This record gives sequence, structure tokens and C-alpha cells, in this order.
Amino acid sequence: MNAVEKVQQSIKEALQHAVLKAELVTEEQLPSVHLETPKDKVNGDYATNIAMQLTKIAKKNPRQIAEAIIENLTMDGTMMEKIDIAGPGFMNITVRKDYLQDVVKAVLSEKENYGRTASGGNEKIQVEFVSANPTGDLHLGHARGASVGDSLCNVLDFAGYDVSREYYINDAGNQINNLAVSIEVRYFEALGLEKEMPEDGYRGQDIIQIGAELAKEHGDKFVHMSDEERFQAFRTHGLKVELAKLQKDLADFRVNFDNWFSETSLYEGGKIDIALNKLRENGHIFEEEGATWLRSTTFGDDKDRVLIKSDGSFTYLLPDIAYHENKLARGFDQLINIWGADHHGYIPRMKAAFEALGYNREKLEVSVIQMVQLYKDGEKMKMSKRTGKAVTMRELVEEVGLDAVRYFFGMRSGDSHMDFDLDLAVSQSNENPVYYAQYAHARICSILRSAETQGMKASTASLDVLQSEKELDLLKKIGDFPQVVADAAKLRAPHRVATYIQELAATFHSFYNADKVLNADNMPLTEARLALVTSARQTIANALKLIGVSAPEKM
RNA sequence: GUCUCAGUAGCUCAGCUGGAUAGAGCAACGCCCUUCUAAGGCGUCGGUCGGGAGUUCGAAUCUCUCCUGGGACACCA
Repeated sequence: MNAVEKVQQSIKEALQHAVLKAELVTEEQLPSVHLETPKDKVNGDYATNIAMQLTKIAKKNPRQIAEAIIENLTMDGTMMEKIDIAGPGFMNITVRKDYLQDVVKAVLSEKENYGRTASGGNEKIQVEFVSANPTGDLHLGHARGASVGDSLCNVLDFAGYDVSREYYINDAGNQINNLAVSIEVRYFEALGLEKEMPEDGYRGQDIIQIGAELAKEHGDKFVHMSDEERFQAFRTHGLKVELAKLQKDLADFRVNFDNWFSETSLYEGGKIDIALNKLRENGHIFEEEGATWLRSTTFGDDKDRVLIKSDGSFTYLLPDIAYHENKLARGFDQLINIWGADHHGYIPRMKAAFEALGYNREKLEVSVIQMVQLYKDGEKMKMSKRTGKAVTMRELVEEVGLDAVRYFFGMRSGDSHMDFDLDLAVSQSNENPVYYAQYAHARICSILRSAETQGMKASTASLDVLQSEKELDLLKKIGDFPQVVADAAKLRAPHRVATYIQELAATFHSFYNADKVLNADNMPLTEARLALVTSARQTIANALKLIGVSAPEKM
């Protein structure tokens, strides 16, 4: 338990004791005490609405309740300094500031692990994200999904969950056949031969490149093969190339997966039959018009779904069900899928299938990432994957810079539609929010370099000299970090970390302008402040890392 | 048409597990560099939280309804 938690815990317990001692409610009726940080500092360090919560049970007005609580409150043994009643019945609590010194010590000793907590209880949780078909370049939407998914995993890990990151490779369906055919067309074209691109062919630049490379390397070797042989060769080759590219692009995007799960492996391992049999045993399968159906309407889906088509092939859904069955078989307590908004309608049937397999649907969480709309020169950029005109993730990173892209996506909640202003992201100016946080980090590094040349060193020997308003604000903000991470993990809202970064940087910048760190005439203060800014630097770096943004030492 | 996500300051968005006068960044305007990085700070301006009704001591937050926008509604994946 960190310094901040200890303080909060002691306050909560003291308040609960007081409530019981005042005989307002019985022990069973006692609600959990909720502490919040008032927006305005004049209202103290913490506020609680416990008195208002108790109005219904205690049948008294909130101010009377608050008075009764305070009469029975023992502040000894807590960090409470002052408590008073405000407004409709809030109780504002001011705490002694010396606990904040422990924050600095904690950061300095925990270093890159500052902010880690055990709040997740080591729950085994799997996050599946991106999972784009290996048939073309990753585009803007995937970049958002990758950013949010990766940040979420980082946050979960920091908050004490046992996280596994997984990418599901759809390497078995029709789209791979289309890939093979599309490559074939481009290959023929590269050799100067005509071949018509099918309606649903892939028209991306990457496919043209693959065709050209094949022609360059192998000449017309494939032209003379049988159609089937050529098709299989291109299918295998295309998959290999596309997959390698996906892996490289994501690694370059600072996104790494623990497991790349192949759809084909489900077929090979007989896992599809396992799932199908389970559904059948549970009585949720029926045959109609030559097809095999899942009666998903039993579990709230709009209509029943085909699993095996009348031609004997599987729909996308069946292997996907088998995949999820397999995930649980691997022992995860909780599954999180991050899907694009275009798959939104798919959720009810997947959840229905989940229940049909006999699992609690709550075990599967689906986070939907809304669409990204790219703006340039104030205008919407139109894109289409089919025509190959989509802006790829790689192009975006090249143009905007990796940090800015990660920051832009990381700072926004995934369930909100998003306008990505290219000009703003590209701009190397204070208009770009990514620099604000990075600048705070670089500034501190600059102070530390300067301190070193002057032979000054951080010390925790006299932290009690940190008493100014800005110093205390900064200490408090740094102390909030572990709780911010824990909340972000619990709410699956990694963007909260980005919001926090912005606040922390602002608090630092404000401090920086008010209090000079290096002062040869006051070494105890200088040493304490060096310890303070070192803690701030570490916290900013840790937080930035969670959202995949670098913390530069110079800018 | 059905389902779903959203609608908060001029712009982009936080806040949504109900709490005090609704926040940030950018834009606009005014100050602050002989001092550790001015990509910074301080201040001003700016909001019927899409409209309406309801629940509540209390609603941006919960419920209903309407309006507007995105997305999804295959024996495609």
C-alpha cells in the first residue's frame, strides 16, 4: 500500500468508526466511504459525501448526520488535521502534509516501477486487438486500435493483472483466396500480361509490390504452372509477406504481442469440432435449408446464425466461436476483445455463442473503437481500403511522427468518434499537445544536468522543507499516479493516463515557473527540490511509457 | 426500418460507477525571459452540457421520448 492509500484508508476507517459510534446505522447498513478530491483546493484535500448517503437510512438531514459523525470522530492515528461541514452536507478533510514526503521516497526507490499496484489481483486477462486480416496494410483505424489496445495492456499490467496480448490471424477464409488472386493479377501485370482484377480484389500498393517482386525474382516461372499450383504458391507467399509486414509495422509502432494465433491452427487441431460438438450437446444447433445453424436468438441475438453453409464450408462465425472456446480453455479469467466499430453488430452473436457454450457472457468484454476521420487543410480525407486509397499506419507515422500518433490516439477514449487533424499532429509547435508533456520531462532533465555540473545532488534528508503551494501540488499529483493507473485498468480506460499526464505536466510547469530548483544559497531546499523534480521526471516517464510515448531528455 | 455509439466553450475533447460555482488543450486578447529549456507560466474572454419530460435532497452523469451525426444489420470476413 502506498503513502496515499494509507492516508485514505485511515480516514475511511476513522469515519466508519465514527458513524457506528454515533449509532446512525448498524454495522450491516454501513456503506463504504467514498473519498473524492475536491475540485477547489479551499475545500480541503478530501471530501466525502457519507453524510448525504446516510440520509435515507438514518432519517436525518445530512448536516445533522455530519455533525454527529464529527462529534464521534477520533482523528488520532490518522493524518487528518481538520474536518468541517460544507454545502449540503459534504465533509471536507484537510490532512497533514508530511505524508507527501513518502511519495518522493517511494518514487525514488521504485523508479520505473512507480505506479505499479496489485489492484488487479493477478487476474489472468487476455486482450485480443488489431487482428487485421493479413491482406493489406494497416490503416488509420488499426493504428487507433493498436494504440488503445497496447495502452490498455500496459495499464492492466501496471495495475497488477496478468495480461496476455494476442493477435488473431484470419488466415483461413475467403479473403486469403482473394489475396492470392490479387497477387496473381499484379504478377501478370508486372510481366506485361493482362489479367482482370476481380470485384473484391485487393488494390493496395503493397499487392502491386508483391507482384512486382515475384516477377523480378522468378520471371515467368509461375505463368507456366497449373492454375491450382500457382494459386497455392501465391496464397502461401502472400500470407507470409503480409504477416511479416504486419508484425514489423506493429513492432515499429511499439506494439508487441505475446501470441499470434492462427485461424488455420483451429482447423488443424480439430478445435472447430470441439466447439461445434459442445454447442450441439448443449442443444443450440439445428439444421435448416441444408445449413447448420446456431440458435443464437435464445441468448438475445436478433436472428439465428449460420455456422456451416449449405455448401459445407464454415462461416466466419464458427471458427471464431472455436477460437473463443480455445481462449477459455487456455485458462484466462477474463477476455477483452478490441474491435472496430464496423464489427459492432457482431457482438450480440458472439456473446450469444459464448453463452451457448455454457460460459458467463460477462467473461467476454468487447471494447469498440470508433471510426477515425482524417482531416487535412481543414477538409475530410476520403478513404477506401478496397481501392487502396486508405492512409496507412506507416504513412501516418512517417508524416506525423510515432510519438504524436501514439499520443493522439492514446489521449482519446476509444468509444468516441475521432477527428484526427493531420496539420495539428504534424505541427512542431505548442499547438501539439504531445510536446507539452515531453517538454516537462526534457526540462527536468535539463535541470538535473545543470545540477550535476554544479555538483548538486538530490537528497531526501530534509524533504520537510517542501512547503510551498506549488511544491505540495506537485507532490500530491505525483502521489495520485498509482490510483490513476488502477482506475484506468479497472474501467478499461487507458486514456485516463494521458489526461493525468497532461495534468502532471501542467502542475510541474507551474511549479517550475514559481520555484527555482537550483539555489546555491539554500542547499537543503535545493536537494529536496531536486528529489522532487526527479520524482516528477520518473512519474512522467512511467506514464508516457504506458501510452507508448517516448520521454526525451532534450528537445 | 431495427440495433448501436456519440452530441459538453469558436475548434478538438475530458468529466458520465449521480454531488459543491461544468474542466483541459488549441484559437482570441493582455501580461511575464539579466534567473534551471518561453514547445513554458499568469490572467481575461468564451457553455440553454442537442431539445423536452421524469427519478432524486442533488442530474452533463440514471430512465423515457424526440432531433442530429457515425457505424452495423449475409449461407462476406
